[in-house]
Amino acid sequence: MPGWPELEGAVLDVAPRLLGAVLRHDDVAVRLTEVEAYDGPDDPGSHAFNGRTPRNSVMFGPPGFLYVYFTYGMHHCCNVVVGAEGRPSAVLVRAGEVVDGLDTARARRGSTDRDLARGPARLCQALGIDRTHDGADLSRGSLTLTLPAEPATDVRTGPRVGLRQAADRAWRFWVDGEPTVSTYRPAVARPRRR
DNA sequence: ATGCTGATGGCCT
DNA sequence: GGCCATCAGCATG
Repeated sequence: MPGWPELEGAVLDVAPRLLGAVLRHDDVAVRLTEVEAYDGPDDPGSHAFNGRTPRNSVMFGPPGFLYVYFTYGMHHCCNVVVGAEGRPSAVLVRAGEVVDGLDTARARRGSTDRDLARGPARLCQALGIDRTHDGADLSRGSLTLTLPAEPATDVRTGPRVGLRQAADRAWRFWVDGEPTVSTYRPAVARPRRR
């Protein structure tokens, strides 16, 4: 397995071990403080729940690659593919602290430093990640993931954000006390616009 | 602090 | 046609 045996375990085991990892794209680097687990065929909240499609095909590949999707007509979110090849599990990268490339990140976002990567779409914007990075190999190239030497302490869990499906599963993981962790908002049905 | 709303387009049935 | 793994901006307490 090329390079990523540490990402091949069950998604619920691997997800909290991504806390404290550093995701880097060229000069900008983010230390992860909040993630969510998605477990393919058994998870109604997963993009892969209904099988393989052109959009989600990276999720079915080997671990250590990036799955990037576009949503709400204007936002990108990124996931680290984990688990064995063929099982579409992934960890949504929800928030972190910019630890390198502050000037670039500020120019891309134009927000306070605390909000540079606070939320999955903000994090992608700060890092300059979009669909062209779908399928990127995180073990080499301009987009890399570095796992922490020691697992994070003070890890908390709770329900995932923004989901209407399987909202009861406490599959969100964050580092307690981190100011970059996004505040929890339960998903609410909004009336359709005309 | 919490709450609502418009923006905006790909994706899937 | 309906649904989003969202965010910024503005409102109110």
